[in-house]
Amino acid sequence: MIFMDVFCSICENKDFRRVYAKGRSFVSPCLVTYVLKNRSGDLRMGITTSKKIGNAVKRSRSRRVIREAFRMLAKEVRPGYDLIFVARGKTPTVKSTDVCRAMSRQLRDAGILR
RNA sequence: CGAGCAGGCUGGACAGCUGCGGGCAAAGCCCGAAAGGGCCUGCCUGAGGAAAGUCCGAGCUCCACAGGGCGAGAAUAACGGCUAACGGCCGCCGGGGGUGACCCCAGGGAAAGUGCAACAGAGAGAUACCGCCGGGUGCAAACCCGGUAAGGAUGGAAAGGCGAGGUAAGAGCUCACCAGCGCGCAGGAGACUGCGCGGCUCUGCAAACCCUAUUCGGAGCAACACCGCAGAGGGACAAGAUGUGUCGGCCCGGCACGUCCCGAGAAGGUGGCAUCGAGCCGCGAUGGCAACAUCCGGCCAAGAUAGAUGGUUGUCCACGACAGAACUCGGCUUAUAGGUCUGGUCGCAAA
RNA sequence: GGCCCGGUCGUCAAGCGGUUAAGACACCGCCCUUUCACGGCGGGUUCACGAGUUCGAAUCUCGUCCGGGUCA
Repeated sequence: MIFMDVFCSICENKDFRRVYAKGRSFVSPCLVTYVLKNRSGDLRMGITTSKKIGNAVKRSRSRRVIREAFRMLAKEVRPGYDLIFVARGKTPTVKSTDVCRAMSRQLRDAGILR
């Protein structure tokens, strides 16, 4: 089961498959990030919380934490990329500042931070 | 004080900053020919007791507002009531458990029929292995014939239980009590209970098939309705009777549609849908043991469409369990840290 | 969101309520062989979990937990 969230544009399932197949990935215990340059020039973002995370409460919690972390970093990110954040098992038990730290490190490794 | 029982309520709080969904308002700005859309600002509002499982019952929508016959299937099961309805709830009867408060029960029918009861055991509605008693043969051990089912052994279950009389030994063979069956009387709305009499009886399993009584049309908001976009090419059959679809199976009957095959393309949006209702609240009043009903007063409370309640800081405490609406209600079941209130019970101590 | 199926050793699976739950492949131990393979012998199953019906449940009934399928 896949959930998506919109920041600047929508993500559909074909976009998810494209980013998974062609994008670069960065891994940490509470977050996995996929990055792929797109043609539209917009910044697009999607979140995946699989059923492995837990029940509906834990999946919602993971989505909120990731969305808040991205909201704090969004102005630092250069546009023109599709980003997908995948929640992991520790995500629902962790603070959004921790997710934010992991996310900024991964985006810096990807080289798309201003 | 300790232990335990039943029922109800609650399900972290406050403040600052910063974010999200919905609604309303009006000033400004942007896009547009207009209708309108977007941004910004302010105000209001924003998950649960189980939102869960999808186990029942309904509303709503479409198929014919649900038709006749046959067949099949499913569900329920003491009795009386409540409810829109229910497999739910309340009361009560019967049975079981607990010292008790109280709890549990799919609780119709086994003399309508069929079937099963492995192993053990002589025998599982049919009998005699060891016994007991009488008679016969035999020196004896033992054997044969007959009676009997009290005792032993096996089993979950052994032909009503137990005691007395009776007898060759025994047996409801006779009697008292208890259990079961039938009849009568009394009480009760009824299930049933109590009393009396009679004959002397019959295992268990129907969550085995089945029988009896009652109920049940199907599908489900991904139902369905409307709008828009795209595509509509080729072939065969038929020209009032067939075919197809639908009424979960068949027949009758009804309704709708020309039908079928091959091929190509497709994109979604709006309503349904958000409270005006079998609605919620009240230590309200009346009736009722209660479930509940009637009346009175007050209230209008999420509505997304990849899916909204978050983050962070500080203070406090019991350090926060189970867990997130997706068409809507009434129940049931399952998960659940604690806190709190009310009413009974048992034990100990005191008065 | 709705509606349907299923759960038996590691895997594939049989199993009319009644013995110690058949088999096959795999695994482990022993024997055979100089060694391996083949062959022979032996071993291992809370019948997903919890209740109930029954004398007795893998089987029948109910409830949980998993795993599938299907509907735009």
